[in-house]
Amino acid sequence: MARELIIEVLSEALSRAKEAGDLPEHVDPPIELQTPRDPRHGDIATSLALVLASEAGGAGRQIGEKLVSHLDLPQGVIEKIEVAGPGFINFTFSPEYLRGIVREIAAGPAEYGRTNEGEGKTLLLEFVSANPTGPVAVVQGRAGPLGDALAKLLERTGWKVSREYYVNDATNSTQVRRFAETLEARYLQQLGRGASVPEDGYQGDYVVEMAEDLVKAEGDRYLDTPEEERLSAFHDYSLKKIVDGHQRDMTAFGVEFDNWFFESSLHASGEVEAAIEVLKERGYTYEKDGAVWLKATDLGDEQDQVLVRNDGRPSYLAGDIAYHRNKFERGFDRLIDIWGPDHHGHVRRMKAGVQALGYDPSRFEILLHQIVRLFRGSEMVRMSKRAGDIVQLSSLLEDVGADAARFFFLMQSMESHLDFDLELAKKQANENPVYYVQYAHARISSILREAQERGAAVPSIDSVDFSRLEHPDELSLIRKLAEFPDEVAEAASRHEPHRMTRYSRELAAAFHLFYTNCRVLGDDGDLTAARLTLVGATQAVLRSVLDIIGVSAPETM
RNA sequence: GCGCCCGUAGCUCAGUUGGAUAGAGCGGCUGCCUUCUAAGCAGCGGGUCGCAGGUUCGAAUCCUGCCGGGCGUGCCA
Repeated sequence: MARELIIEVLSEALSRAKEAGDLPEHVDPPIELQTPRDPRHGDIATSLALVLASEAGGAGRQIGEKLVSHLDLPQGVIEKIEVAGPGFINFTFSPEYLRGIVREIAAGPAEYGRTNEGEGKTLLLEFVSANPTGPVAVVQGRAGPLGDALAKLLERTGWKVSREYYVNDATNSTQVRRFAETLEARYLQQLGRGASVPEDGYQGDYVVEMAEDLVKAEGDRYLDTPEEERLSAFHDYSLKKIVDGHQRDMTAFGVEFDNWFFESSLHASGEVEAAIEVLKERGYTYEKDGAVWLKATDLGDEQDQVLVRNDGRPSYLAGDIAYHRNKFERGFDRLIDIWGPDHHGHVRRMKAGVQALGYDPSRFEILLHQIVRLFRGSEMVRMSKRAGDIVQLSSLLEDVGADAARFFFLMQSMESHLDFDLELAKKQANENPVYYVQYAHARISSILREAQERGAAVPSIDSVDFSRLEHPDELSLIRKLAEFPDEVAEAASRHEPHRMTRYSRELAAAFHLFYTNCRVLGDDGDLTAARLTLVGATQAVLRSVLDIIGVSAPETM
């Protein structure tokens, strides 16, 4: 790859400059490259000379000139090297090198942009994991495309990724019991019995609907069942309904999981007790007020945390610690969780828990995404399961479609609040940026269809005269294609999938410009062949990007 | 109170680990379809990068202090 080559060559030039006495021996800054935003500054630039100037003294430009005089670049990659501004060294790719990229993509469209940074190491990515006390809300749904796109990015950079959804269904947890009690109250109300939803129960209409279904399916047979038995039956009933719904929502959103992990299995297998036992043995627990506590303050948390309540039930944290112990025990090299903003306070104690278990905390990362604020026009919609005014992910998908929703969710960095205007998203569906990108793909498909009909389909690589690609808009399209591998690597290593939506728009823009100014199908057979190959390469990269984002690549629009 | 996130064009947001003249989309105005899809392209207009200091060759980016918005701070999950 060109970047690695340039870094190597610069590093050699640096050594030679030192040998020649042009630079002092002791300076050894890291060599960093950047892509200038102004095309006149070339394709790749480095501020190495500026850094050297501040470390060793002297003028940036002079040091730049000296470095360049020691540069020994192989033929064919770089057309022009220039020292500019305060001392930047700018490299401009040669057309031959750029044309080689088109050849490379055409030769292996599916492999282009794949790297092996992960070296086949295994990684468990847990995301969404909405509580089984109601449908998936929009906020929680935000993690779907984030996790899915991140998984694809990591896979393309050599990681072996498993995707997992955690279901907090522990029967002895407070929220699960509260939900069953709410359903019970709604059930009794359906059958004309006096009953009221508990103080801290779930006010949402979806529980009423669930009670209606329950009456339809089971009639009044639970009216006189003993309380505990009834609650247990209602829990089983609602859990299945709700988890089925979560699975449907994820499928509708194009997000697939390798595994749905149930917290209840940890309690049943004794793993929760076992995890607490490990913490005790390692000296990270104590008893106070009848409860067992984790010494989280020893590990960076602000306060200690309860592991076992004074009534003997393990806390949510205890279950989650057991869960993460289970993840490590399954042999994953690394763990990544994506959590919603409401779990923010849980991060420190969870990391403390993992450390207390004795695992290397650097193998465990928690990514937090921020809230989604929904608007209807200018009015903000409140979202709280308990308050009942919940905007479900499924209704958003029905409203704006999965493609638009995914693109919108991935347009912003995850740590940024996301304002989503339902009316606007629906009304302006045709102006959504997702269509801009998809339209580029549809145009490409159209060209390739037309070419086929004219008997001029994409030619075999060896017969193509790539030197015919010389138009500035052709070359800038190729430049954009050339950035793809680095974009993927950056987005993956920095866990920033939103970079891909930005790249997709830039690539689409480069293509639309090319399309406007360069006619593909014409009388000049060699030119047509070269351009068809370029169009095919663009389609391949566009498909890869859309695959990562999880947005469809339509043949027609 | 404490902790985290955010504050960049009228609106919604990018900004490549500190670089060169701060960008995109939407909205506004003006051009471009007998030729592969005009859901496109080109142009115009739009900015005290929340405020004030500091660090240095260089700050939207790093540090400190303020101001504003959001979230968290349960023996809930």
